[in-house]
Amino acid sequence: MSTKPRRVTIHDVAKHAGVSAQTVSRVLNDHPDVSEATRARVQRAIAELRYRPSAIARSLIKRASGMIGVVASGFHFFGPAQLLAGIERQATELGWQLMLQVATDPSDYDRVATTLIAQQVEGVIWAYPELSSDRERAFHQQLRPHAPILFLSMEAGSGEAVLSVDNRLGARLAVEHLIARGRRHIGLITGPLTLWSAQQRRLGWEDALASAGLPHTERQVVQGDWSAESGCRGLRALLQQYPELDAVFVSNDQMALGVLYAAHQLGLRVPKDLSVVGFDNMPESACFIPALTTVHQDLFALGQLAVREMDRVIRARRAGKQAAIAPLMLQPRLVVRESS
Amino acid sequence: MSTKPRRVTIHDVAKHAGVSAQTVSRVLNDHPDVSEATRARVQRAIAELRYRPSAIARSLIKRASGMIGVVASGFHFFGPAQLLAGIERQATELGWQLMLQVATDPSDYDRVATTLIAQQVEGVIWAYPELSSDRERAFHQQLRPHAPILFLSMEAGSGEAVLSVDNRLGARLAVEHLIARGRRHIGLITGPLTLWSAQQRRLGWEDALASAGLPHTERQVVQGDWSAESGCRGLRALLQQYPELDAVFVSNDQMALGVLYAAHQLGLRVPKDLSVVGFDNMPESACFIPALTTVHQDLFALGQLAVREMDRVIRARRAGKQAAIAPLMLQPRLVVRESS
DNA sequence: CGTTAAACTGTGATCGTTCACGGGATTTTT
DNA sequence: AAAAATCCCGTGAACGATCACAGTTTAACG
Repeated sequence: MSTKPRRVTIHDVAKHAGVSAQTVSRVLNDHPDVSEATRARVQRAIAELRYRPSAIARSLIKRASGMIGVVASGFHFFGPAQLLAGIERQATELGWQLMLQVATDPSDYDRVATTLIAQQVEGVIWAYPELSSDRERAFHQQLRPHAPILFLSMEAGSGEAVLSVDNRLGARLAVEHLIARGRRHIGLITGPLTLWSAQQRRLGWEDALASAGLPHTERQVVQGDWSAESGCRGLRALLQQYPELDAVFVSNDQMALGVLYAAHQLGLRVPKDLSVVGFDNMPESACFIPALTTVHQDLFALGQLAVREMDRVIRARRAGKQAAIAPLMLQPRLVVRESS
Repeated sequence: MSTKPRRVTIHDVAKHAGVSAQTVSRVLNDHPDVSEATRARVQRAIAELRYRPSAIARSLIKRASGMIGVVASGFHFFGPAQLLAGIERQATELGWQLMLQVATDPSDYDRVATTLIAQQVEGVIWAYPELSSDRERAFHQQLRPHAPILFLSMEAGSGEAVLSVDNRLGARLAVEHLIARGRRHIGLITGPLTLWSAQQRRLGWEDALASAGLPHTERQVVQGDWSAESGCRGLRALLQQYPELDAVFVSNDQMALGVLYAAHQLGLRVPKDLSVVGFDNMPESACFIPALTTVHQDLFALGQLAVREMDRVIRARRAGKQAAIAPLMLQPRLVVRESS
């Protein structure tokens, strides 16, 4: 096979068009001070040589990489996948490249931070939904001098920019709905309680029970891991420790699927014997048996919003100004279907 | 707030350690010709200044970005998400950065190719599962001189490196299973037939029917779009145009969920009145009602394999050698559950 | 017609790192 | 003991683009 060809550079284009590299650069960047004739000649040269400017060389001199770092956890769950999709879409539209870093454990933070700094990202969207601990903050401090950080779905720390969905409100809507349907023994299957979003959903459940004057005990709560299978186990455990159960709020749709399955196996009829409400509103939820009542949260929009905010902050920063991100909570809404 | 601080460079470290930049570079890259004492001094300086070498400057001089481009389509479906997860994992392990490009339409190819070339990726994993047409090949040709390309789950073109799962075999296994269960009127709900994987699954269905001596007609086939909702519509359409239906092979699990839902609504009992087999084996499938018989394909492993192969090819290329990727098909396997 | 401004284009330095090369100090070889 | 080899470290150029500045040509004005 042929050997690796030398890259076409701006100088090749310049020579081919009979101008200087600077002029080619001006054409590339739409600077005004180029005559129409020259511009056309340069553009023809670019096309003929199939020249593509090196983003790397450009980043080096401009001290701006055009990249946004995204720190996320596994996208085998609906939420993170949706969020990432929104981020990706908006980033592409605004011309940003994403440097995706998957963290599966806080021990990854060091590697992630090192990589993001080395790649000189201009901003970081931190979508890894860990509880904010001192340990993590230390890493964030490492990152902060290099790039603004935007947190998604986390606890709002002091002076940190956080965007999220109002998980607590969503959960409350769900549980209030169950109460309105006459249920009084409402169980809860949570996500991993190390996560802020899972904690918030639990608080929402408590809020609703409290404002209806219903007491709650630990017997009503089981912790899952977001997976369908854990929802399945969760319902069995719940029935054992809290037999009077007549409804469950499940902290995500995937676990709710497991709950429906377990209920079916145990001969419980949903919603007659047991009402079920989920959280996420993934497209599949409408096809669960029975179709799932759930809380809709627009994580795609949240991802888009995050990138738009980041874009704003970075532009300000490039211009030497300082821009703050206004913390924001998106409102979820209840989607009522057959399971309640 | 404070102004943006100047980046710590290799020269700062050199000055701080009382050596030249070249020596610092040698320490960074584990070159032998540095005395232990100097090495230690440099490392201390690095730590004290929290110095992180600029990946950008390094890429420029080395003419190697350490990045692999990944072209994929939306990860709201299980397959692509799984694939991406595998790619990501292996890339992190081998120290590659990913430049993720999401294509939603062939019209995106130009932007994607331009970006990947500009970022100087050293290899491209093309996981966007479009049918290979001449139009696309042209874009691949554009990319090829810059970086080796590895295709996933596509038609093997002339001399192109393709890794995939044997979709056709998987589908055949599924349908043979239905035949072995005594079904004779086996419908098919396909994915978008512009996609190679969907075509292959259709061929597998035909294979199995043919080798069992069963004829098939167009009435037995409906096209979906991978979504649960389309599976739902699909079953209704199928029953209308082919009332003798006693089993369906559905080309992915998400559509199979829709099929189960529609069957339930129509009062069909699965598997008594209608057997259903899916494709993917997503974790949730075990919790469908009834639990879904499906074809397991290890896309995570495929993604990992793709990166390992790419790593091998790039290393060879850097060393001036030429390495080919051996085309490979992973074997799927049938997972029998309650729906058949 | 000379002066000034505007329009256009080129030169050299620069971003942060590594490569190619060279040279001095120390050790080993004959 | 001189020559050769080894070890250790530094200098200047290079990667491919842009920035700051300066120069040349053309148009506009009094």
